[in-house]
Amino acid sequence: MPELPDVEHYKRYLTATALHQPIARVQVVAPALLTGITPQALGRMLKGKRFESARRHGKYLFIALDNGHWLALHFGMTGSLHYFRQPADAPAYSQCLFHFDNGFTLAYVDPRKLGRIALTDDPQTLIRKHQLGADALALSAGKFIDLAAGQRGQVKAWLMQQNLMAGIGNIYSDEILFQAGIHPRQIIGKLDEASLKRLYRALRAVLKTAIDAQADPEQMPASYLLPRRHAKGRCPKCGTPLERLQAAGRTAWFCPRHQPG
DNA sequence: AGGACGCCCTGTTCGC
DNA sequence: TGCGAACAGGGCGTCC
Repeated sequence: MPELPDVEHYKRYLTATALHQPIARVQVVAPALLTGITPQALGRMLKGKRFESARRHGKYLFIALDNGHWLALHFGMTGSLHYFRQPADAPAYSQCLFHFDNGFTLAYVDPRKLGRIALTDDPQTLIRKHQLGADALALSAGKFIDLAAGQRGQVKAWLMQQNLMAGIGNIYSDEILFQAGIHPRQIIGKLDEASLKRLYRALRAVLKTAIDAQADPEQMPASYLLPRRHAKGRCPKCGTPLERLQAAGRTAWFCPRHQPG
């Protein structure tokens, strides 16, 4: 479930569990997830080191090692982290396991194997390499308005462009547009200033609210679209059946009454 | 520039 | 009920 709020949750989870303990061994189950490094080299690099802190940029999680290097995790569509002690508690689809001297293990779990694990000497290096824009929650209102100027694409696709602002994916772009009352196919450059400001406020409110809810749909406010994104879903504000369309290669769910096209 | 598509993977849901 | 098809919260490359 890895958009910005999910990855922020993983960051906090990791920070609360897996820091400052020497790594005894790294077990790579799916080598294809590693980019730019072999399982052997990763093991050599991490053995005896500790995770010292974590930082998030968009959908990327960066974990600082006590040797100056950083582990970079991207979670694809189905990635997550789990910390456990008993081997029997190892989650299914654990693709990379970090075993600590204290007997605990941090598992990088990813059934579909679309995530990626890399090592970098600096998060900025990787951010540049992937041409990521500012983290969506670090973007000022002014910069947001500037990014919109002259853009002729659809607003949903625009929100999801990681090189403009990093962290928003299919689910949260739907939620932001719903809360702002904007149709996903609206042309971004044609939105008036009031709409753009509403969109910006919705972006911040939705992402922060989702983080507070630990990115768990069950804990989101009743006014949220998120848990209703399915064929029988209805608008939480007016009960109108939700509609779907394709945008940016993904399925957008929206309320035709609150988000008129 | 922007959009559509295919591909990488595999588990789940849908529709006949 | 059973089965294959379509779909799923991402990102990248290609083509038009």
